[in-house]
Amino acid sequence: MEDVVRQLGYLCLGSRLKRIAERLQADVTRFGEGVGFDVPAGQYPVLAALDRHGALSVGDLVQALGVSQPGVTRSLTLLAEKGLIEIERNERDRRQKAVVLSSEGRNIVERSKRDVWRHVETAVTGLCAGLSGSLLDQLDAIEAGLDEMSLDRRALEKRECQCG
Amino acid sequence: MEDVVRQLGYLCLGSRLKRIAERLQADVTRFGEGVGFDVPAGQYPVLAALDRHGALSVGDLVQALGVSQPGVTRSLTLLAEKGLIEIERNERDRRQKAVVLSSEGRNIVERSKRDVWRHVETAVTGLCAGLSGSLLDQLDAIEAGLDEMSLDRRALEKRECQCG
DNA sequence: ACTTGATATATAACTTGTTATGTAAATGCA
DNA sequence: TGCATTTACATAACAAGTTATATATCAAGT
Repeated sequence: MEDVVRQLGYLCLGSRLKRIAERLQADVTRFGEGVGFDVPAGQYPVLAALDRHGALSVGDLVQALGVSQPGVTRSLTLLAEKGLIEIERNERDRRQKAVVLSSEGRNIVERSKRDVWRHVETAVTGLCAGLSGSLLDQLDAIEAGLDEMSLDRRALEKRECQCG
Repeated sequence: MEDVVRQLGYLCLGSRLKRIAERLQADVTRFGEGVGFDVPAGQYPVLAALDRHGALSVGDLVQALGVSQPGVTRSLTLLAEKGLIEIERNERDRRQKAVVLSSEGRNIVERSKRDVWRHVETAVTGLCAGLSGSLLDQLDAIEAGLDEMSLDRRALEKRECQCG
């Protein structure tokens, strides 16, 4: 059976992007788990934002991440349960929260940069390297590339090259 | 606050694609509602697949759509509740279902093609027209384009041009 | 100071994606 | 024929996004 979503092209661009996104996220999460991280890929941007900017309010994170406020709140609840962040009250404006990485969170971020993020970025960059043409052409190439080798395997191979 | 997901580039490609996808889907659904359809954008591929190929099994749809089998099953339940499809048993192989558009479903698809899909395709094609460069460049341009004018407004304008 | 309105976050309900697993039917081999 | 395996779909539980709305605090005007 042919790939109808692909055939429909721009009409189903949303569905197409969504399925590629899910696949990337799942692969990245799997790679992370393989090297001992249990933070899902979707949480990386939160940690990275806090790493870059220090204390941020929920509203700041909404802007930094481009997702809805309840989405951010849920991510924060999850990360706080894992002990990676601390959520305090902003005493200047007590409606706001001040979210910061915990000391464990900072450790995790440092390890992630070294053991996960760097390899993921290399693998994704590799996957997308040399792509050109229309958006749909590039999406075709990405899906074909992932069919050939999943992102987690790509990240693993790069890592081995580098360590070996 | 800057857009951290954008800044992180390929590292967060999954998150980036996901948020663009959600935005496109929401806009398309809103446009559809505006012209009297209450089928969410994510269901269009299912309807289009059945329109193109006639009776399909669940497994066929899994391949055609590129989503998981339980995802397909849930979509079908929803579309059957709305009366747009009929799900029968395949008598040759009674493990399989044979999914077809109902007569109402066929009507809806014909109306959708005329009143929704055509305009959505035009609007998305317009949004992506003239894009070039790396994937990240193109994604930047798409998000900038959507900031300027949402996809549902784009579709509406095109439609007005055409009818006016 | 009080009241009114705006802003920041939380919560509830829903959607739609996933994985893991259960069940019924078909297939294949002894 | 009968049993084991495989296949097709259903179901349950979870994840992460959404909108709509509730609550708490701040800001402003009288």
